[in-house]
Amino acid sequence: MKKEISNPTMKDVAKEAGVALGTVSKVVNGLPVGDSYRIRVEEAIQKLNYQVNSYAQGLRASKSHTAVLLIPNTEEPFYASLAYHINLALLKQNYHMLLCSTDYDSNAEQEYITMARQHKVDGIIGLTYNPDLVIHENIPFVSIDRCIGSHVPCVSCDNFAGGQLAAEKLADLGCKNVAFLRKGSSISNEPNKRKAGFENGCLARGLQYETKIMGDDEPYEAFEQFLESHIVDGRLSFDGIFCVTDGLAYFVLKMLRKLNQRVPEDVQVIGFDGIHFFRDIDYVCSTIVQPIPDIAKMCVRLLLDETMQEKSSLICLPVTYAYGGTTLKG
Amino acid sequence: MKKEISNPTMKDVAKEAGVALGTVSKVVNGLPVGDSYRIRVEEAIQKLNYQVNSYAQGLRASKSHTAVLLIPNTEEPFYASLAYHINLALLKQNYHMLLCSTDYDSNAEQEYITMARQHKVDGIIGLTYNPDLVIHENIPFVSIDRCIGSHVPCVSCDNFAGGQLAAEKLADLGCKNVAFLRKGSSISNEPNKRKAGFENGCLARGLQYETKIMGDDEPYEAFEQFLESHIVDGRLSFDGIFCVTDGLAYFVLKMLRKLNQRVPEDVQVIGFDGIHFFRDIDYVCSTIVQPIPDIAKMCVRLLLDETMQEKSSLICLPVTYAYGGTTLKG
DNA sequence: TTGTATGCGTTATCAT
DNA sequence: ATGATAACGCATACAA
Repeated sequence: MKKEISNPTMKDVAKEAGVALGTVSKVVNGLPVGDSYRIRVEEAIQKLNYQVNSYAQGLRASKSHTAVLLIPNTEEPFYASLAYHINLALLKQNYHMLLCSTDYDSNAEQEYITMARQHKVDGIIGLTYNPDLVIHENIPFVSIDRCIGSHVPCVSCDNFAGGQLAAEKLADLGCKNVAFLRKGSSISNEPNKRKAGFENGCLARGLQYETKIMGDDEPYEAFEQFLESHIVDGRLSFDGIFCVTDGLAYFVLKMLRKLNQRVPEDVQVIGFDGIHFFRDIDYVCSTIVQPIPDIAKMCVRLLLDETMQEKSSLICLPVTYAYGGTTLKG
Repeated sequence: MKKEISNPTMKDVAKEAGVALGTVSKVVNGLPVGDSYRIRVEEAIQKLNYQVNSYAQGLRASKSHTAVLLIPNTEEPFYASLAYHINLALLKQNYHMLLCSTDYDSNAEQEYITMARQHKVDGIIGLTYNPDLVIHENIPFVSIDRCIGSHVPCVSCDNFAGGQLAAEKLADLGCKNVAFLRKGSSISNEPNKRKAGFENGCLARGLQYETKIMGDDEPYEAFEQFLESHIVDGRLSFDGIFCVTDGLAYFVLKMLRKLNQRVPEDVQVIGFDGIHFFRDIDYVCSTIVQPIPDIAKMCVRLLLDETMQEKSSLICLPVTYAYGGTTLKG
């Protein structure tokens, strides 16, 4: 009666094959076994449709071949792409990935870390916002876009260089008076360096610039008022805008259209992230491209490769500029 | 030496609290225990920072509180949103979600099912394409957008009604001669009903229509040739286009722009899915909206609620029309 | 080389 | 109400 519902175990296989339990285990794990035995065991496995129980394996090995990904959601394109590439990189190493959408909730972030410990996962990759996040020392953690502590490696793109690059591009393309737009996250994280890099680049190239930083809770529409207030005689006083993300650039482009400003003739726009919808080869806008597949691979490597554990605590991967129709063609 | 690295176990807690193992277990699981014992155990748990080992739990209960999501990727917006909402729905039920990006690969889809069995997951939610997918009877499976067999419940939006709705909308908005565009997936799945629904709607409303179905491997650009060939004296012979997905609509809109056709004045476009980028409230285009959160919830409910197991094998959730700037305002 | 016995951490049964 | 013990399925050290 019982066996009807429960799956076959190694014991069942052993009985079926007429060998001992240990022999089956060896066959399953590819350890040397006499050929005649191996064949009988393999036949029994086929016949019973046996599958190892990874919970028993995990219990014994106290290793689960599983990692947790902490990420706000998979709806915003940058997160979605990151989740995809991390998932692939982990699967390639035969690791499974537990997805935990945190929705920017600090409590959720902390709870999922507790959950991860209970699940005895081998590591956590987290793009988190909780400023007080407690990370247990005995579970490997790789942070994305935010430095958490010296014992937690952080991976991000080179945000500062990205900001510089945006300024240089705008300068190269003839801009004289530019703006930096960003929605402010109160927490200190790596993407914040985009502003500093941009300012640095503007200064180096003698570009006039103005920055506008909105609060987290202010609506995107507030940017519209800002832009509107800089229109004199129907003409925007900026000839270039650097938006902290492609998402913001998407909004800004819509607003500029509404304000009858031509892009890129009147004003050029550069975003950040390198988003393209529907896996299109076209970008949403001209943009500073994050190397998302490389970031993903680096996170996984850092997490799983013991020898990398002691390495530098912040790894910045190079960014590139991509033309996306909202700047003049170089 | 050993205890330095391994986490504390119930035994350690019992020793620390000076009680028996079983007592600790009861406290952890909220079973009745004498108050004085409970307090001592709770203190010990705090002190040792004890966490239950879910692998041992899983081994004993042969239940993992984990489900697998099989999905092509999390980069395409529809999949991304589905993954997010399913993740939330599962987490709300205290279930964990193993994400498996299949990349449309039939072998991968099958392998992940095997993996799922080894992991003794409690169920699988799958949006799959493998026509020969073998689904083991003894693991609950819920399919999205494709009917696999009578023992596998399928959840999708009402694709046929969506097609009808698109035709009706175009008719209401004054179209006389419309087109249906789709990239053909060779497999038979629910979204294919959009075409039939659309044709049905066109016939009911006396709308002239033409359909163009590209092969899976043909490039999107082939649509451009199709459209171009229907331009006479600079004017497109269609005044309405129904695209099988918002992704296709996105491309078509770009092409129409290139062909100097004004949207929605010259030609109106309706897509399908209800995608909005960057969690924007704006849609990519006027579209038939799939109730993604409801689909997600229904999948989870079907998977976890035993009483629903025997229910109907195809559940169609209602769609709605949303204005997205590519049709005339009703 | 093959077989046996033990323990991983938890829960549930059964005496106490 | 509490405490000892067996069992879940697997891997391995050790004995044959």
